[in-house]
Amino acid sequence: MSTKSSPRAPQRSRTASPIRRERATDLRAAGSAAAPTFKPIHTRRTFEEICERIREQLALGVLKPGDKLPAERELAQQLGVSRNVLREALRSLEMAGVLRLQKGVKGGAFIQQGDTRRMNEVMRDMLSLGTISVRELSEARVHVLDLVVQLACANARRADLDALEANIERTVLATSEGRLLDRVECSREFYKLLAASTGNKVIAMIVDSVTEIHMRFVYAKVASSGVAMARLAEKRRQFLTALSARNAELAGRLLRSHLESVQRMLEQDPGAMSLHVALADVQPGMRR
Amino acid sequence: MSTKSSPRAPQRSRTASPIRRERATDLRAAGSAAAPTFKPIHTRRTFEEICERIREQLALGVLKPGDKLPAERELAQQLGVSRNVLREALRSLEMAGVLRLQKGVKGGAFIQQGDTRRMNEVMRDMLSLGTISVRELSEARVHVLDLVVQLACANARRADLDALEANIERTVLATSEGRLLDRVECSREFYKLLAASTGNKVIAMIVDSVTEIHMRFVYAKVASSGVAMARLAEKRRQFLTALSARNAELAGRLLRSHLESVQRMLEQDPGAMSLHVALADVQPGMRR
DNA sequence: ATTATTAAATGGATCACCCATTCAATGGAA
DNA sequence: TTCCATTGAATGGGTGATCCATTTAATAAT
Repeated sequence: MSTKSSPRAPQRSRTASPIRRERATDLRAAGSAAAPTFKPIHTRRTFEEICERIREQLALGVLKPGDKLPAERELAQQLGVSRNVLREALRSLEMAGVLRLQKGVKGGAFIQQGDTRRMNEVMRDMLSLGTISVRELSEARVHVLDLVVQLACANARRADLDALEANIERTVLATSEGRLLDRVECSREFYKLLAASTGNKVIAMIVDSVTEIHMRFVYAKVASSGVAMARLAEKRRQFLTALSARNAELAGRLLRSHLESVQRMLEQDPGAMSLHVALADVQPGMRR
Repeated sequence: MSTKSSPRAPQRSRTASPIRRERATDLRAAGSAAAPTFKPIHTRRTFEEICERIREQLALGVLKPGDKLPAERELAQQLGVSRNVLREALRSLEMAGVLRLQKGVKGGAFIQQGDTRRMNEVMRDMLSLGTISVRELSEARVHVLDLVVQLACANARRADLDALEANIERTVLATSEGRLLDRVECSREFYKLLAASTGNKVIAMIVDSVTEIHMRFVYAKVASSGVAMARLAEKRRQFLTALSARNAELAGRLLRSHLESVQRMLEQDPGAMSLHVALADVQPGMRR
């Protein structure tokens, strides 16, 4: 589309066809008279339209990570909408991890590499809203991790195992220096590395999202009570040995047993398991 | 600030403490001098602050589904921000499925029951942005469904099995009447019901998110080529029988084999597997 | 050549409006 | 009284003008 080439895909005249207030006298003329359902009115709003168009360009491959959208003022004019409503759309896309907005000359709206942490937020919101329960989350985590162990045994590469080994070293260090909260952070990383070693980013994303929440509970528990899982590094070593030996059955058994003991630790004091404690504030490294 | 109570948690004077432009002369005074990392500047913007505060109230349980936020004009004043920037925040939260905005007197921003379809959007975005691949998604789906079968065998209730049975009936009908695309829709529903029968909404959400994308490919394939999976209802029946008999091993085997044959069908014509075809437009029922 | 200054482009935010929708209150007709 | 049409206020949806803060490239001064 663009004329003028410049180092980083300046994405000029994207010739966005105007949106222009089709005042809601629409009703969307049912088309095929198959289903007598009249639910989805909700009067199409312009910012939704804008988001959708941009996502469409994304799906079509016209927009790719690294590309820059036209400046707000210009794009607003191209679309025939006010700058304010365009910004609402851009904001939403930014929150969705699709865009990154950067100030200054040479700034603009840049398409991002997908941010896998977004799924964590979904989980957190679902938990906050009571759509899912902590119990469901823990249960799902156990099952998914069981799957992860199998996949990791099948697919983990040397580099993955080395990273896990290095993580265990850090855990040992944190333990010996009594840095309990850092040790929790190590655990979080351990599961992240384990998930990554499946070689499947979808699985990894899923594991991360359920683990992130879980670790908040652990963090809160450790921070408030000062208790800590005994023989953690030792158990990790055993597990890694089984994993390295591609012994899925043993590795799975070890991990399950560990998860159960963590669960018991958490459930000792049900009060500390409250959502609020875990979700309310934001620990360093726990968030973008 | 008005008193006056009305039926549905009018959520008056929430006494939101003002935000009020702390002009970015912040630098966030490192606190513990542990990590010499200086990455996360990105100048805290007001809409982020607002989103965070509302999510905080949610996590704290102060705000619950069904509650209504103060009117835009009022809330903006309470927070000490302009109405526009407040709207940017509300928009983002609405896109995130946390809020629903409703016009008219007695309208407002209502906290929603969590919308599990949000995870679908995350998957779609990740795919659009090239963060995950179709291959990873398919692979993850196979593994997750394997897990689902086990859980469904263990936990499915009578009502779940009946719902699956009814779904198969619809499939039979659609098949006999040659409504191929409706049959795809039935498949989508089948997996949704199967996922629900695990009794775990987290698992269900995950399965839905990977299945939704997958079904777009199937839909596109069927729509373009007119081919259709042979003996579909029959295979479903066999599977359901195994499930009802709580025979996880058999059910798993049947499903795996079916998934493989679907995969073969899709891969016959690699061109049709392009992302664009599947993600670009929005089929009825596929989206909110 | 190096450094400080300036100017322009861009996102961030505000203000003052106006429109469209919704719903309770009002009031007139049956 | 009961019912239905009217009306008006509250609310979200949207616009346009205007200013601020940040960033970067071009320019000027050293």
